Amino acid sequence: MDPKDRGAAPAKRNVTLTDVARLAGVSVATASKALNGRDQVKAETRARVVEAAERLAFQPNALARGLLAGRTGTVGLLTSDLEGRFVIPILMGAEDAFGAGRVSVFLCDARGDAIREQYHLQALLSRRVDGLIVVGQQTDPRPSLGQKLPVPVVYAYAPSLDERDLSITPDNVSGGRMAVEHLVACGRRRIAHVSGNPMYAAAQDRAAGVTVALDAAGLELAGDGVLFGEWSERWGRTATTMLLARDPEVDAIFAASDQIARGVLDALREHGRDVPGDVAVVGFDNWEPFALGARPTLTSVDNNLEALGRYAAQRLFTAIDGTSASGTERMPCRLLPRESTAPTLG
Amino acid sequence: MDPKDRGAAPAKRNVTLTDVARLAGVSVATASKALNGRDQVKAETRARVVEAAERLAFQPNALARGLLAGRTGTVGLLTSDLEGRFVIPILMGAEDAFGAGRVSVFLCDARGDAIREQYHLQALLSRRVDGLIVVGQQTDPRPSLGQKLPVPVVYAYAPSLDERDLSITPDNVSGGRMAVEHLVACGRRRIAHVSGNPMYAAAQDRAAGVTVALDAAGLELAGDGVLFGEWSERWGRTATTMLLARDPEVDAIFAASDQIARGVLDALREHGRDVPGDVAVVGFDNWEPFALGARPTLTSVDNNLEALGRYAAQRLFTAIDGTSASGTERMPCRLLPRESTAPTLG
DNA sequence: TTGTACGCGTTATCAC
DNA sequence: GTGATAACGCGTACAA
Repeated sequence: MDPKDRGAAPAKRNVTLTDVARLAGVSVATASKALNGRDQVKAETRARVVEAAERLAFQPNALARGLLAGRTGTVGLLTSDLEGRFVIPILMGAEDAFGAGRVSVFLCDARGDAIREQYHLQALLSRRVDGLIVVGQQTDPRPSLGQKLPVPVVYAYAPSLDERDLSITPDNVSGGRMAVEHLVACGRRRIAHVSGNPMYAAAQDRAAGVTVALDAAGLELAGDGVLFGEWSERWGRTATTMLLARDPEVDAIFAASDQIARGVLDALREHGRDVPGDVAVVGFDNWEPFALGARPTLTSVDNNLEALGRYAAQRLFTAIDGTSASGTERMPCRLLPRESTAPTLG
Repeated sequence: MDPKDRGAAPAKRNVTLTDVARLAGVSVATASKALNGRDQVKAETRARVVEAAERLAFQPNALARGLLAGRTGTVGLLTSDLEGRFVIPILMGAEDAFGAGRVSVFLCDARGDAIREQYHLQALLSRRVDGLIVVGQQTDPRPSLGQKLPVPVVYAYAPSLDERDLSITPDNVSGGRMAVEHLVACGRRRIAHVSGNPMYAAAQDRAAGVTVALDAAGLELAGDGVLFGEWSERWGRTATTMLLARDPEVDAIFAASDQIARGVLDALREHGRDVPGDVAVVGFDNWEPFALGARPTLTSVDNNLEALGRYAAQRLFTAIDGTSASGTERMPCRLLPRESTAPTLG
């Protein structure tokens, strides 16, 4: 089949600068200058060229441009986040920072497979991305892509194991601290912590923040230590039942995820405890479908992923522009108070 | 600053085919043939070239290649799906279909804004993507991008309003039908339907499927018609309370989303109804955090988004290769039975 | 079997 | 103020 005429789509040859120049009656060089705002071109000529470009719906070929400039205006987002819960806000933040349309983002999902990650990495490099953002699925440190890459890399969410890399990760310690400080400020004294799988850095970090805040308030953790388990509603229910048996006087529970918190709320209701009247509950992640659907709506710690993505993109930009950096930076979380921690009246 | 030496990253100039040719002691043309498997090259020469390429870690410049070939091996995924619940499985399916690494995907989020969509569209076209997949945030038909685009387009999830476009959308009608057929097969007779916002095509289509299945079974819808409301847990609770007042004998509820179903389960428990003993419940979407976290676990209709994405990508590929198509194709759903509809014993 | 030369579309440099 | 020309890196006719 004639390549100019494939199927129903009138896939005519893309219009080039040469076409525009011809229609405007100038050389390609002049046309280029006119369209790019160079000031060595007569106003009237520029107008003619611009009009021709519009008439032909001219779109400069970014490939040719990139080939010449050595910059493509593209960035690779390499993720292992199967659900997309983390990568999407980061993508949005990155798009914001880059300025819509100026930079385009290649999104690749390695699905937790190192081989596939390497494969995608090669593809991205051969497409000459200007930089890379690597997004992990947890906040546990991950292996570095190495120091030999021809483009700058920023690790987001999951930091790199190599301190020579630049990583941006949520500050889970301060997140845990904020949750407990909030509960203390609401007048709670017997505060328990139900967490997820203790192998996760996020679980350990949030628990560390809890300890800091309790120490500062001169309180002991209720329930005989952190209740580690798994990141599920089921565990939230089970843990709460155990907790109420061990320590019936508990008046607040900080859950290390919103899913766990939902289980906690369920179990509390089942055991006849009023929330927030008898027990206040705080979750983590601010995953809105869970937090807003809860009854009562769930106070939660938001780890500001969109801001994190925006910031990661900014850092990548400055690295692309020549100023590289390294180390792990922690982004603050933010507490969103809702009904589940309304202060006790009187 | 010297562009060859920016920051700590040893961002040496990318190695080109010329470098490889020089090291191997051949011309670029020969090197090109050797690496691309052309058969007009002596085996020994090829070996020398391949080795040189490996030594230098040569990565062919995809930009130059694309410029020459008129094909870039890139595809644009244009979405308006703020949460990423739909776009991520579609992206994964598309990556599968394309074959990891052979095609890279630009992901752009228009955030429901037509201006931003147009902006991203221009950027994608100027990057000379070979094709586009447009993913809507609902299954309601959306405006077409038009017939004048230089590349083929496939609309996924939300079909295009223009029948000249090719659209792939879940078959919500049959999904609704499957849910009710399953309930009937489980021995239920008084089946109600709690749905979301009636302005959504998904709500209307699923309800239509319900009607089909009930008619076929010779049953009437319980609860005095479909209970339309909003796509929230809250509405699931409210609607269930209303429903039990209107029709206490109801023995099954089909909820048009898993979130609604969660509200339904909550309210049923509160009113002392056992699930599935007294009432069976089916959700929609198979959103696993909700469906598997529910107590009992929730039977749900999965609209097979990953398969939809894979299929959309395949269709896009054949369109890129010249065979364009049009019309709206509906992809079947799949019912995943879980505890909430265990058949009544005896 | 290998090498030379051209073109893809654009921008920058240098004549005019 | 404008235009010819050379690059960017690669693939491919064509010539050797």
